[in-house]
Amino acid sequence: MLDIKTIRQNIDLVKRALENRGSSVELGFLLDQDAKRRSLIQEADELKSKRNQFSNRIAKEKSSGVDLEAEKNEMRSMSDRIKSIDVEIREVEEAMNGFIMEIPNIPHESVPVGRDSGDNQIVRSWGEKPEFSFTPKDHWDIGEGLGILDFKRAAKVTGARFVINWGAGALMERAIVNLMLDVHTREHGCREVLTPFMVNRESMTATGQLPKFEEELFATNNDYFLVPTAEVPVTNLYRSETLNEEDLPVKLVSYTPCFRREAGSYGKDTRGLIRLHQFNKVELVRFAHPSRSYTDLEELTGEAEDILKKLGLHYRVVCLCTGDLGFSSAKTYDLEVWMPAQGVYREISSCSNFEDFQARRGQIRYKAKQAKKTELCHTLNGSGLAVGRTLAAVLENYQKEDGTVMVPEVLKPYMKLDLITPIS
RNA sequence: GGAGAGAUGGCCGAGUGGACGAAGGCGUUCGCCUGCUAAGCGAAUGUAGGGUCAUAAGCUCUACCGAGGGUUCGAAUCCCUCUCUCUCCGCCA
Repeated sequence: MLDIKTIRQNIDLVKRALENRGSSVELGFLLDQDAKRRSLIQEADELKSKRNQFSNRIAKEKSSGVDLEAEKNEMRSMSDRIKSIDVEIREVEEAMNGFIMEIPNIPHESVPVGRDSGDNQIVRSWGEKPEFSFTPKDHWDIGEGLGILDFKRAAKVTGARFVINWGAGALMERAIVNLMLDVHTREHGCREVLTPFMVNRESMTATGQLPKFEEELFATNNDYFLVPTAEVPVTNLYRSETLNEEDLPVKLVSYTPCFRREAGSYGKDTRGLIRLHQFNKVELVRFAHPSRSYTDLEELTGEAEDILKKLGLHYRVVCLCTGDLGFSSAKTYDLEVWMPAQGVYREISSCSNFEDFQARRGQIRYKAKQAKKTELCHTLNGSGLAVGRTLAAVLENYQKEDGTVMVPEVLKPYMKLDLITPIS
């Protein structure tokens, strides 16, 4: 959520930013409501002030027996007037709020201007494409061939876009989760947190999934939502709280399954582990000081990259352009891992700085020891990494001609296994 | 699921219709004192939204005692609804 004051005072900047995003928002309505709101508040506050003065007078003169019936009558009608103005104020605020909630974040000045993913900027890449003396298979073929991935039974038990991991498939999924959590806690200084996998409406609103993207979410019959990413429960840990400035940045890491409706992606990535309704993810979240949140973004991206390096997977880092940026984000780096079977790079992590966009919705603040005022934190997060896609990348990049899959060096201690064969 | 108790500032805790943004204590900050530390003394110490204004400071007004409504000239205090927490019983991984 943007600040109404920012919008009011930097109207041209906001307009240009939204145009760059390809978002057409008519701000005139908002400014009208804003002016109306302020004049109503003025009127109501004046009346309230009068009412308070009068109440004080009654309290003082109560014992003197002075008859104030006429004034009381006047106050009665004034109170009614106040009530009706307050109702009006609330209506205006609701209208404004509903409007502001639909306005995306302003991209950072370093973000390339562009229309869609074609205009994204490749920042760097690491490692090299593995060479195969045979035609590499898709991860779903490898997984089903080894009997470790089972899409058919998942469809029977639940439905399309789910998977069942058997044996070494389950073991490797678990090993990847543990590797990521261990690296981020022990080497990157993150604190691990395990949260509920369902959250309430307020939490979804603070991080920006609601009200605009409800059709992307699974909801329960008591108005809880299954988390689409750990970003939601973890960022909301400090909702309505004030952190100490010296504790920033707060670095957290959290494993959760993620649940997504994937509405509107019919026919896209229908096979394999790429686009499921439920997948595992280890998420990095930071609460940062505004003055250095872009340094934090670089660090956090590096921490996610570290996992790919340890796994020996070739990847590249892409800076999303204004047109491809997520709703709440001011700047995003995607990490794209090389998938040899399809010969494409697939997003495996998305690292974003939301600046104070989420913090304003969630009232997440910090305060310096000497400072009088509290300020909004900046919030950041990034996948570190998406586990299912990591498993897919390992299967494809480490496959052998006979259909078996070598276990990456770094996973061996976790799996106590060198090679995945049909019987493992 | 049944029965009861509760929700007040960073924390503890008083307050049952007016002088209460809220006693007292703890904590924190600043100052004094002090071989050092501790203790002691003094002062300050919530958030948000308006107005003035330079998007400053200051001044000023308003709102906020779990949330939302109601009664009243006036509500932390009385009434209603909801949410959450705790205790006991039952059930359960």
